[in-house]
Amino acid sequence: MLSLKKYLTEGLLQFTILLSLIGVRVDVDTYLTSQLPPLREIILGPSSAYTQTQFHNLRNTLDGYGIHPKSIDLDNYFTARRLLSQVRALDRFQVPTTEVNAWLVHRDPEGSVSGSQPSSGLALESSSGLQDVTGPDNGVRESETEQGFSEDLEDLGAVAPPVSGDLTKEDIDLIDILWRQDIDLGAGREIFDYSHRQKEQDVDKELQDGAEQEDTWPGEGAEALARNLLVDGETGESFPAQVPGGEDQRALSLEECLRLLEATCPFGENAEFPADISSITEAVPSESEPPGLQNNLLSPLLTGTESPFDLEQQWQDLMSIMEMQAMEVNTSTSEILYNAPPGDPLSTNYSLAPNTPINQNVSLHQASLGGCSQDFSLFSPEVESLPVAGSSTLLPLAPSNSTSLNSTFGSTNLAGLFFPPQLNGTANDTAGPELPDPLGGLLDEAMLDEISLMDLAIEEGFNPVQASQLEEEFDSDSGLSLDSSHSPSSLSSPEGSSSSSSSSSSSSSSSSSSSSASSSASSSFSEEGAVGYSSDSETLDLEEAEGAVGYQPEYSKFCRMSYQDPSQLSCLPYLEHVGHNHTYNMAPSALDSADLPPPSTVKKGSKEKQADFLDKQMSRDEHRARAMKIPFTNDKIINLPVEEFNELLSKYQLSEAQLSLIRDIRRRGKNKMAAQNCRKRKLDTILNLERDVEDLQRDKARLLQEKVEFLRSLRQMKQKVQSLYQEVFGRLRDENGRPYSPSQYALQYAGDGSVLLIPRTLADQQARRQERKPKDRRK
DNA sequence: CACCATTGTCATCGT
DNA sequence: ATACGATGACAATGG
Repeated sequence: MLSLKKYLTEGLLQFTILLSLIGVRVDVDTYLTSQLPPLREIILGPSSAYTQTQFHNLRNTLDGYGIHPKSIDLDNYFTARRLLSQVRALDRFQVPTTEVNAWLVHRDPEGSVSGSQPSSGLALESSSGLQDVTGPDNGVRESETEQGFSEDLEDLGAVAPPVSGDLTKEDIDLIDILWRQDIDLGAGREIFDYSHRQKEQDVDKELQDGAEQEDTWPGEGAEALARNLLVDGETGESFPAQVPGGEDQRALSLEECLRLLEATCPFGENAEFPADISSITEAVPSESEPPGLQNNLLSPLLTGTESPFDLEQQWQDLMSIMEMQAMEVNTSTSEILYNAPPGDPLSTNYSLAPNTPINQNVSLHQASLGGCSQDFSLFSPEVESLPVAGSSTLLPLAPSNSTSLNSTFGSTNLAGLFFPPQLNGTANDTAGPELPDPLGGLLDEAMLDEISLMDLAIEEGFNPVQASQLEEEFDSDSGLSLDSSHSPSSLSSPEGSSSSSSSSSSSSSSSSSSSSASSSASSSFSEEGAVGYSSDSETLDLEEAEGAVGYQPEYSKFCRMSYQDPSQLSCLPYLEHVGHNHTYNMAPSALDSADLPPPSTVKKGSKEKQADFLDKQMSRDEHRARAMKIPFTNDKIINLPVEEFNELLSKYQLSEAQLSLIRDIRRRGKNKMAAQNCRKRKLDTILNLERDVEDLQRDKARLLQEKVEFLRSLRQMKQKVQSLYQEVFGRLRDENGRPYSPSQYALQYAGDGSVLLIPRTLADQQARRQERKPKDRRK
């Protein structure tokens, strides 16, 4: 456990440091929450070259770069990860069969409402008023509430038994509208059945007209274009490949409507309708005729009310989509998603893969992002205008309260929708009024946080485009400022083969050496010598191999060399009194070079040169050893295990100076190898980090894409929920058979899955209260 | 001569 | 307490 923590911490720190060195500013948390593979790798160690890193290393690192280890939060990471996966799984979410219970709540002053409510007990008390939903923080709330809302509706629709209800003309109109909405939203194809194709085509034709007006697409016939662009009529966005999906969506929406109607059969009766909705606090346009209602509901999302994900978010999404195309990093899913012909920018950007479970329909995305669409040069003015126009046409239906719509949606709680009531925890059941959604919390914490992090990351110059570029260059040359990193790699290349093995071997060797030393197991020090990086071993071996021959110390040289070593100073006087001992094991050539004064032997020029060469090959410690007449090789001194080393020393009667020198030689020699190992390890670490950076960038790109997909699907679900809400609400009738005014009443999901019709004021209050919660929690 | 990379060495810390 | 490895810092060296 401890080691794992260490690895994690160090790896992340090092990685962060490297990134900072490279010039990429990285939010560690972001990567923690988004990069699993690298993280795991770091934790497990394979990629961490600092397997033997010491604590002081960490300390130094921290000191040097001011990175706080606390920034690493595994729990958050895993939690976010899990939650995200859950959220992403919403598409395949299995809606549990539930009972639909609806209660009509009369608009009583205050407390009376609660009395009329079922066991679920809505938290009307908590209501603080949703009036000003337009506030800056609306975005988050809105998204949360919308999610819950959509979820509930989804459940409702799925649960409701299919019934062939008799649709009135009005209903059909509504359905058509819903169809279009679905198309715009890019609802998943697989979701829909093809039963209503015929009808859809009619609608498509209408849309085609609008689509054809738009600019022509490069490389594709006008016909094909018209066909493909059908969907965009309302939103002004074009999805070349999405048409089929759009049809499907329509079909689906219709079916859903039918089911919903069926489920809510008892419409006229006492305003009671069965619905499995957790909490619909608002989302009902204040005033509106049937057609207008939907528009109003949708308009918030389509236009600019998508505040939860601000402009930058939108930007990100779009950019990520584009970059995804550019990058081949895409996973299989991504590839599936983007199978549009690369040539056409629009087509590529907005094409929907027919088979993708999650709709990649960018147009939908943009539709919801209307507010930010202006920022995109990519979109032709026409395209931009289209969505607005479409929404505007619909808007008239519920002109009075665009804000009310926003507020209502903003306050809605998604949590209950996405997860079955039982999953929502006890809080929901008991604290109905407060409508605390576990899911909402989850979404809030995980998804939104991630999103915000992503935004932040992009904000800080790590934009998707760059990432994509980097991605492209990964194989050849990383666009990252890794020039430096590359150079090291090239530098290390000579050792390349050894570097990778060295890291592993070094660690193993060190461990083995230590173990052997401690256990005194190693009988052959030569092995240990081979273990290290020591290049000296070769020279030493050579020297040793040359055999022991008489050796004449050259004092002048010794003196020069020994002055560095304090221990030598003391020994110098001693040396003067020592006679030449030719029995030392020293290389004869070396002896010659050292012993023979150049002037004395003019005729041995070549030999002398060789001697000089060999002499130069000798390390300073070797010279010192020779000067001190150490009876064994430095290699032995350095590499012999402690026990053998001591044994060796005991065999000879060595002076204090000699012993001191020997110990220094051993110390220096070991340290020398250690330094070499350390440097190599450093290099390996850098290389590994470099690779990790690349991996992380790849992962980031992938996660961005996933995020885009998720957001897209989320929007789709929101749209559906809105539509369904409208449908249900529009069909509610009071005792007198009159429809309820959206401005005065709203549907609300209870924690137990029931749906209540409550006065809007209460709904707003509740919604507002809910909105406040997550915020507080975050702080 | 300045600059840079490499290498050796020392001091220090942790095991 | 000792030996040892790891590593930052410094210096020597060579290009």
